[in-house]
Order: sequence, then C-alpha cells, then structure tokens
Amino acid sequence: MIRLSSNFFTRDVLIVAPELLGKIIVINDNRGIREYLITETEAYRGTEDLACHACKGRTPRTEAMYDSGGKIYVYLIYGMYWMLNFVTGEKDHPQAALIRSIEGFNGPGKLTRQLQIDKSFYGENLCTSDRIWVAEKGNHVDYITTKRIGIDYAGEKWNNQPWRFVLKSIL
DNA sequence: AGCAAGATCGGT
DNA sequence: CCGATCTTGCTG
Repeated sequence: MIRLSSNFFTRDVLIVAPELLGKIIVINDNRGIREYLITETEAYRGTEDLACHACKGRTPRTEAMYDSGGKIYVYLIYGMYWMLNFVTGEKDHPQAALIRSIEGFNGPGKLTRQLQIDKSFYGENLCTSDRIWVAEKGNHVDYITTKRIGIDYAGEKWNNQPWRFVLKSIL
C-alpha cells in the first residue's frame, strides 16, 4: 500500500471526496497499527456552500480548512462527537471531505470513537504524520451519490447538492 | 457574560 | 421524536 501524498488532496473536493472511497485510513497509536476502509464521504465546498462551516467566514475553528489539502479538520458536534474531515484543494480555498463511515462503523461520530480521533488531531498533516495517514491499494470502486445528511438548515439549494458519496462495491 | 445552535446517536 | 452535552461565535 502507498501513502497518499499532497497532490492527491490539493485537488477540488468534488474530485477528492469520491476518490477517497475504497482508500484506507491507517492509524498508528497505543493500540498498534490498524487499517480502516473508507465507505462514505461528503464534500463541503467553499464559502458559497451554506452547509460548509467556512460560509460563516474565517474563524479559529475553521482555520484548518483554509490550509492546503492533506491536513485534518476536526470539530466537536453536539458536545459529544468528533467529526473527521480531510482538507482538500489549494490554500485559502476552504474545502473538506467529511469521513462519514468506515467499514464496520456507520456514522461519523462512531468512527471517530473507534479511531480515537479527538481535538489533538486538528491540523495534523496526513502526508507526513506518523500516527494517521491514508493509503491506497490501487483498486477501482463503484459508488452512488445522494444529497448530504443533516444540513437542512443550509437551504434547499445546498441541501440538494449530490455531494454525499457511498461505496457500492470494489471492482 | 450570556445565549443559541449544531455535518449525531441511541433510547422511547 | 427527543434529550444528551459542550464548544464556538455572536451579541451586548
């Protein structure tokens, strides 16, 4: 398996988010080295996207999304769940792919509990970190797209973008 | 300083 | 359907 480098992540999130399907998140921590297959992602794209946190402007919380692709953007939601995002695109073009599911763990809050992801991963570089990275096996995947989950507040236009990507099968 | 909201989840 | 639980960002 080969670790994905920054040239994978610095492309547009609408390219990167679906391409993350079938890739492997590798975690190296006190429980050893573990591998998890990515099965579901969502794209959050720029200040125009009213579902993207960056639409509210640049704040300390969203700062990581303004970095160049390949960093980690994590935040706590509902006081309980860490959301794991991979920053994509060029510097100062805030975008991120939310990792919604990994094989065996459906749901963005459940997978971070399994991976032991928390605030300490904020800004971490997936291309150089020794505790988390993304690898590929070189297989092709089949997937479907749907609208994104849990963003009704963003209004009809953004709620209806087909920016959720779900792995159907590995070819 | 106070407050409202939230890219969720599990139990009624 | 509803509550848990707490950080963030906005208002005053």
